[in-house]
Amino acid sequence: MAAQGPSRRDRVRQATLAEIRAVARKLLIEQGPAAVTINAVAREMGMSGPALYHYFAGHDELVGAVTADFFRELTAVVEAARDSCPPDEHGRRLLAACRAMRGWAITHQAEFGWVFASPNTAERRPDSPRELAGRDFEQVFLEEVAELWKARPFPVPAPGELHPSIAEQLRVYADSSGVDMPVEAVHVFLTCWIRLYGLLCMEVLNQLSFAYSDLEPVFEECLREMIPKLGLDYDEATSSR
Amino acid sequence: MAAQGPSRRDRVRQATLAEIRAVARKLLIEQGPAAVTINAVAREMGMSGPALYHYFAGHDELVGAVTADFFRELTAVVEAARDSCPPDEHGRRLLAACRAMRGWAITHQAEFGWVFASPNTAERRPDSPRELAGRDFEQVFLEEVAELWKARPFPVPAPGELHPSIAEQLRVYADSSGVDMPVEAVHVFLTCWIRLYGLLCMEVLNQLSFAYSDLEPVFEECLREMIPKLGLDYDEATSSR
DNA sequence: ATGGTTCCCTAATGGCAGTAAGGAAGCCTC
DNA sequence: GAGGCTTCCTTACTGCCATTAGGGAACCAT
Repeated sequence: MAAQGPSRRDRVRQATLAEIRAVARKLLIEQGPAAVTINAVAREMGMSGPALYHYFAGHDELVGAVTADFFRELTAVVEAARDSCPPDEHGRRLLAACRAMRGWAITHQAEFGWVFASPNTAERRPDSPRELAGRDFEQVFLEEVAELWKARPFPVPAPGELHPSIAEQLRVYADSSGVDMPVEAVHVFLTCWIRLYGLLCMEVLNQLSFAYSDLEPVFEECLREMIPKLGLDYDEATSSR
Repeated sequence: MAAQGPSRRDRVRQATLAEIRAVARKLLIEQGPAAVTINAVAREMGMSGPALYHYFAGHDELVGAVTADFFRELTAVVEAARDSCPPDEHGRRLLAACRAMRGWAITHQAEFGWVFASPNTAERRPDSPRELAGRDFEQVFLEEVAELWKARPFPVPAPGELHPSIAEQLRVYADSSGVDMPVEAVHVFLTCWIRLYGLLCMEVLNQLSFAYSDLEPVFEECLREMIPKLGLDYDEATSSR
């Protein structure tokens, strides 16, 4: 007798779900975001359009699921890069994670761009898979910095030096994300995050092509500026020791 | 006899063009980017859909024209703010321009977000009105920094210290934009630009709402970090002297 | 076997971009 | 001022889209 696993029906369903998302991604890559339609995905699979409604409540949900996939894949890539460095070398781990993020972004421009400017940029419920996966992704960096903070605290603004409004907002955020750092350290982290992620955002949305054709050295310089803010040494973190 | 101005026909046509763009903007603000369709705009004006094709070659061109309008309006607002400060106080002028940019961005979130994630983020010809207006906008900041450089050069990396690839890319850019600064100074400018504009980009695309609800103080802090890079004093530039 | 569940289909609605063809109105020249 | 050209706008149409409704077939548990 077979092990009491998921039923055959369940397995087929999961396979279909996976195929739908794979086809959606293929269409995105090959023909752009606008080509990711319920009908086109179904057609590509040899199904009728309405059949897909047994798997996704509508176009928005499909878009959200695909976006969540991208976040999960990106998270895995970044975690793998991070874990290719020893657990105590936080500088190297962070740099590896950041570079892996950009590496994925430029080798998967369609996917990364989709994350920022997906068809439904607006109405997002905070409990959607998309948002959960997005927070998980960001959490990878946050936790690595928290580890760093625990092992070797970096310089932060003195309590009270922070703008009161920022301090209050970050208190809420730190509570909700359950990270164990003072808000001042969270602020330093987010400042770095905004610069890195913002640079990628602009790169991928073609907002910098008027001046740059290759932003790799700009990104690297951004890292070089970021690393000392976390009390780390760029050369040390870059060299293989 | 009337002055030899544009013919009546021309005037009517210009008025219709203006109304189309105004209605498109109204739809964007009231119902989001997806509501800006040829048909909806025409309906709102009491016209049939196909009639709009006498004014715009297609949906993409309409989108581009509206985007160009936004850039032009933003440019005017930023220029006005800049010119409200004396011509020789470059620090105050720059700060005023930056704050005006964010002010417009948050009071016109729909429009500013549209600039980044308009329906046709992809294929953009460099001679489209959208691109021209976009470069004019960015030029406002570039030129103010160039003035500053002429009046009181700020510290820049030594020649050769810059990554060769960046130097080469910026040489091309500096030539094409006809600005009279060494590439090292252009690099400092673009570094600042990327931070400011990137922050706004992320804010407006809702990429930071997981942590922040009000980014005004974050933006202000960004300015505070930026200003010394241009050899200016934040307090001096902020105070009214 | 049977009854419910799941899956998928066709049909249909209404909206979209864009094309085609024709009518009316303005304008310009002879 | 009469024809003729241009411009503007219309309706009709194609083919796409999202989504809903309803029905048939396969599957599964009892």
